[in-house]
Amino acid sequence: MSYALMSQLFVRTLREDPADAEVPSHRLLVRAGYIRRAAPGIYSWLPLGLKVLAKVDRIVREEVEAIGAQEVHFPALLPKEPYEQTNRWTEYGPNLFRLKDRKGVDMLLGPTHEEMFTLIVKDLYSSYKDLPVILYQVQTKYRDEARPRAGILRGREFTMKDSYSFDIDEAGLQVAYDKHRECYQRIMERLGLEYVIVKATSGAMGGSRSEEFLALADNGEDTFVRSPGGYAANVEAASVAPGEPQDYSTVPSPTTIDTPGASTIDLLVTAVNEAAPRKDREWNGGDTLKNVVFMRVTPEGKRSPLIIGLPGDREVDEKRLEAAISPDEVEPFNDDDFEAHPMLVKGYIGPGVLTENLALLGTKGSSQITYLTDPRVVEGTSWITGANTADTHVINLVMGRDFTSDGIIDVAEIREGDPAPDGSGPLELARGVEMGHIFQLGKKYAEALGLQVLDANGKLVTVTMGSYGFGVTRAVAMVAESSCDDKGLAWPRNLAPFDVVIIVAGKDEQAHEVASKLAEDLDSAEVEVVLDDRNVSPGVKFADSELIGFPTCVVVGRGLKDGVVEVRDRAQDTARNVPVDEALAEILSEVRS
RNA sequence: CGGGGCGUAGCGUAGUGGCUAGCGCGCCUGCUUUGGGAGCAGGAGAUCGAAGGUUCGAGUCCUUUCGCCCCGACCA
Repeated sequence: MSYALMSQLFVRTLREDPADAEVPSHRLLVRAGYIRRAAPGIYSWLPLGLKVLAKVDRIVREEVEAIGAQEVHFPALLPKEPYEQTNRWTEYGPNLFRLKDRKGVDMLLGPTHEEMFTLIVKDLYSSYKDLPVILYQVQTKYRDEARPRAGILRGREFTMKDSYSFDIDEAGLQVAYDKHRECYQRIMERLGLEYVIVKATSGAMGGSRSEEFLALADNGEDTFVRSPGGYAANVEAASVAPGEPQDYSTVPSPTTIDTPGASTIDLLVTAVNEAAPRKDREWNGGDTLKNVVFMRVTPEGKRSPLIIGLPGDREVDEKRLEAAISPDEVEPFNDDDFEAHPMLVKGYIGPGVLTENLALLGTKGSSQITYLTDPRVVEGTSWITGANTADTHVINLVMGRDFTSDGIIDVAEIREGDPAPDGSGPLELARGVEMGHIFQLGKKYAEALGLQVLDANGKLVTVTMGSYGFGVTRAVAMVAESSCDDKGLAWPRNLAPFDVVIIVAGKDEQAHEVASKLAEDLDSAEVEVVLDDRNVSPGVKFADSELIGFPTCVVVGRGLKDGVVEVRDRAQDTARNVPVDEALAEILSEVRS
């Protein structure tokens, strides 16, 4: 006998929801005995959980191997030096788990392994003939998240499959990237997750093109936009359709107007409509140019003011801003900062060059202050904006004629219905959970770590890299989340810890015999089966089997006197009676369908 | 880091300064029971997160501190 017995399985289900779990996957995985919390954001895996994890892991490996990736394995505990060379020891900030060995040497727990992969290829390869190559590992990653949450969905320790491609040129990288893209599509399909591929930002990874695979989830932590015509991007990476250059030949010269106390856009619009009414229509918030000041901070701690000019009816989306300037960060511009920069008049900041002071802005390199504008602020557009003097604004200030900026920054909030940048229609906002992220890293890591090979002409060239991550433990949570119901988990058959549970209902010998025989036969047919032989009331067994989420449940009990057993389908919530002597064949066909 | 909430038995919880800290689940023993989280009887299990203080008396009030959860900030 090699099938599992419920009475022996190391599992304890909880009758009530754990008090510290909120999201369904967390609640149910704990309640059904798959995982236990060990520390915030850190979980222990129990037999049921490990079985599911192993199945996800296997799917991921199969698909990654199928594109020719070869498995390696790096330590989780790493030396600091490679990360210093790429500057990530600094850039990763407090999210990096750092520790010292007994000699006081700095070490870290790997948050991702670009450095190690780059170095091992450098270590062993030196010719273009060795490329391309794709390496991968399935590793435990550590990130000291500011706020771990949702159980296994966002932990501080988690399992990730990470692969890396090494190519001689851009074209090779594109091939490796496309392979991974397709590979991840297959993985998501095999996991049964609804997903969308969105344009993403590279964040701490660096590099150019990157896309995220988001599993759709209303409570997901990533917001993305998509259009009917197929544009899709994480809000952090989404761009807006830039404005068209305008003919400003009829726009009068800028004039200042008194706007005492117009400290908000609404008050300003009211004041301007009174002081300088338009003939054709009322002024509105979209006519104003709002200039928001931030203090930009580099990872090294260097601080400088950053002013962003955008239409007054929009807010700066700080998420998008941080993504745009990463690895730099922004802090609010506080009163002390204003005092230190007297040319910035709070509430009346503008880009104009009407006074000497204002020459500070929009003149590249002329000051410590950077002035960036929204893509809608294009050549020829005319604005109402601050005059850099208290209680004064200026109207008819034309971009390109009366002021310029140091560049474009696309960080205004995105609204439902905004046009997609590629003209593919109005944007819709939706949410998801990041399951995978593929990056075209380019030469960033290879350059920093000196990974070069000789090309056909005997010339040293820097290798072009890609990196591709997929969250294995997160996938377990996401599948649980997307398939569960109010009774508990309901795994798809290819991921369930066991295919079939056989419940012995009633205590008569015959039931136990029939059930054992069936378990044995299924086991011989290589079906993963667990026999619930516990000496508890049937209600407990039913409830547990539904909570744990076995796809098929066979009840052997009172039907026996009519020669039948009951076969239940967890996901469909259906049940039917099957004659005992046909049960095996019946279940086999179901399991294998 | 900001806001909110919570720490009482393995889990879920009650306890409004006063007597031996109560209940449900789970656990142990015995008997009964077995198609939707069984019944009866008996039992084990808590220094009430920690430290200090007020008081004749503190789970309860005060101070400090530690921890956890949620929202936000943050985050391949």
